[in-house]
Amino acid sequence: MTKSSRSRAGSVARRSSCPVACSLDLLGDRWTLLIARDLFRGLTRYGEFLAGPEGIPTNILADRLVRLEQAGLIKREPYQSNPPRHAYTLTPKGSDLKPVLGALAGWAMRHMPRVQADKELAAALRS
Amino acid sequence: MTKSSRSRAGSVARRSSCPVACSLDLLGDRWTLLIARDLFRGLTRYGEFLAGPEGIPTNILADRLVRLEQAGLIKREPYQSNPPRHAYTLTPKGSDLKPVLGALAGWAMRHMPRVQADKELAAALRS
DNA sequence: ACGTGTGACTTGCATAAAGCAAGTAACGTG
DNA sequence: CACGTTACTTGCTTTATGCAAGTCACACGT
Repeated sequence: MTKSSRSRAGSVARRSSCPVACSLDLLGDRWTLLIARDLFRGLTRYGEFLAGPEGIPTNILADRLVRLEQAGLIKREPYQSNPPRHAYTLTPKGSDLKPVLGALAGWAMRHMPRVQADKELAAALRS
Repeated sequence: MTKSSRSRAGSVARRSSCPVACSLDLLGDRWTLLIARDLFRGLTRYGEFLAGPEGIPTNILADRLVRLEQAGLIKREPYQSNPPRHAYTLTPKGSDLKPVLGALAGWAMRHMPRVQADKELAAALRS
């Protein structure tokens, strides 16, 4: 992230033309889909994401927000100018990740021990 | 991976009790779900995974196969004893990832340019 | 019996990403 | 005008990724 970094409708290196591989090129890491989850729950501000129970490191959050914006999954809009503050929200492309999050959550509920069902989240992912 | 490593019904560190976070603790990286994809397509042997178009490094493949087995998503069974060779197949827990792969593939088809629809894979994920 | 080949890994090392702590900038509030 | 808040950056250490090469067990041809 040398200079502006908040530019370029970005596509990073793509490993193959397989749809699963392409999705994972963008979403396949420990944090990206967790930020998406928070957006589905209605969070919009940097500090809100940072405060989540998983404790995402601040530099990684900043990096992922830039990437997600470059990829067109979220948009960043000022909600006040003074001091300048921005709200992050899902674009249609980002909102369409709902089935992915829903499937991941459903799988964990069925197969992983000691996961906590979150009614609010479940509702947001069902909608 | 110091000694045996193919033991322990493993659970690694869990960041929170959120179902999405728990899934991503296990599946949230660039390769794990790609191996799952290959398994859904019917591949079973080490060399077959290695030969995929994405070119997974051999040490990472070995590591992920151990993790997936420890997590109970796949099982490793000898299909001949001489030389000893093993086949990797999905357990029910692993097969239940189908909606996750399906959602990822569907999202990429709808939103990413130049992805190649794979009829064989689509059929396996629909089934 | 002996060299060649193949499948399934392991090991060593370089590079890249993740994670932590601390720092900065712009403002609002007492 | 010192102090707290929000939203980030920067620097540095640790962990993970990726590449190349090596190993091991056996099958096969000669």
